[in-house]
Amino acid sequence: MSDQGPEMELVHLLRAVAVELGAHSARFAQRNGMHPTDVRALIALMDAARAGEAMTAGRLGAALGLNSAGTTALVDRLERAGHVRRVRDGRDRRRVTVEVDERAVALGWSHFGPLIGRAVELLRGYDERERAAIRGFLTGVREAAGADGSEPRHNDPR
Amino acid sequence: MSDQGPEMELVHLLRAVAVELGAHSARFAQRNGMHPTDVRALIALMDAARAGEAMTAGRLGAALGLNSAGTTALVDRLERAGHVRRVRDGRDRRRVTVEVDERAVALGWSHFGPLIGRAVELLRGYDERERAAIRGFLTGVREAAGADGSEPRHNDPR
DNA sequence: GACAAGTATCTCGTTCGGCGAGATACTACC
DNA sequence: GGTAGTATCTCGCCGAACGAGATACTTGTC
Repeated sequence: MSDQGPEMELVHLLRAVAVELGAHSARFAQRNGMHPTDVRALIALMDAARAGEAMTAGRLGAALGLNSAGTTALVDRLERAGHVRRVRDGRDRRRVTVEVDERAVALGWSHFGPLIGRAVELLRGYDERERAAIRGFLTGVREAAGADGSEPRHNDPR
Repeated sequence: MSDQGPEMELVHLLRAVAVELGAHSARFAQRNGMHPTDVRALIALMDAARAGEAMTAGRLGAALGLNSAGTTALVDRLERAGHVRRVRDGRDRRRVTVEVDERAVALGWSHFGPLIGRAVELLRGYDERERAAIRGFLTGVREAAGADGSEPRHNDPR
């Protein structure tokens, strides 16, 4: 792992940021008696809500890489804690859509809000060309990381 | 969670990158019969090696947020798989330093190399001012994420 | 140099998230 | 209306990580 120029410093920095963000949400989990997976689930649910699409139990499990048994246990856990509601779909009554409770959103916001606020503040300090560089780099890395085959999961084969 | 301007798009993008990088290393773990924690451990060990400092079992566990029992189990696992060696410290014979095996480094490089290469390539496409913006943003986010108290861990209190 | 206090790691027994297999409930095709 | 397909749940099990405490070594202090 020899240094291939000054670019490597930035690569390590990005990795460090990813680790630090992971640790930050692990802290949120621990403080609220949750598990990392539960936090990932809430984030996935809120993302779906923001995109205006309903999240079913199955899609949630697939997004997190859980099989159906694990997904049921996850939703049970979140529901028991009051972070989430199960709602039977009216059209297709096999489906269960999972909705985030408002209080869970507020709770998340109280923890992640300051960090998000700081990030926005930082971004305001850059001009459009600089922000475009940040956006371009992150987009490129996301694509490169997502590129290689996302393994099929067990059980519940789609 | 109302959109507070175009900066939010970049914040979500950064989060997406963190998720994608996590998924990428989870894939590496799964393909090699390892657990996410094992990968985190190898990364921590390689970081320490790169910084030229020895990593003891205790420091490794602390870095990963494991207690002593979990740390022992982790090192057992990695040693059994041949990724790591236990070496008794000569000066303080209570200590066990953990060294990464060369083959584990090569294995990691074969999986993360292409992604790292792509990131370096992307970065070469920006001028110094743009790279400074990327560096500044990432550094700021890392500091903000690490800012709030890193909870003390159970057992093995330091 | 022996004794206490401190530190690093390991052992033992337990908890609980996630898995595989398969049951159940509903939909869709013919 | 029966058969195939799909979404979720139940059951039994495995193993990563925990708490408590044992063990081994070091560093004072007298």
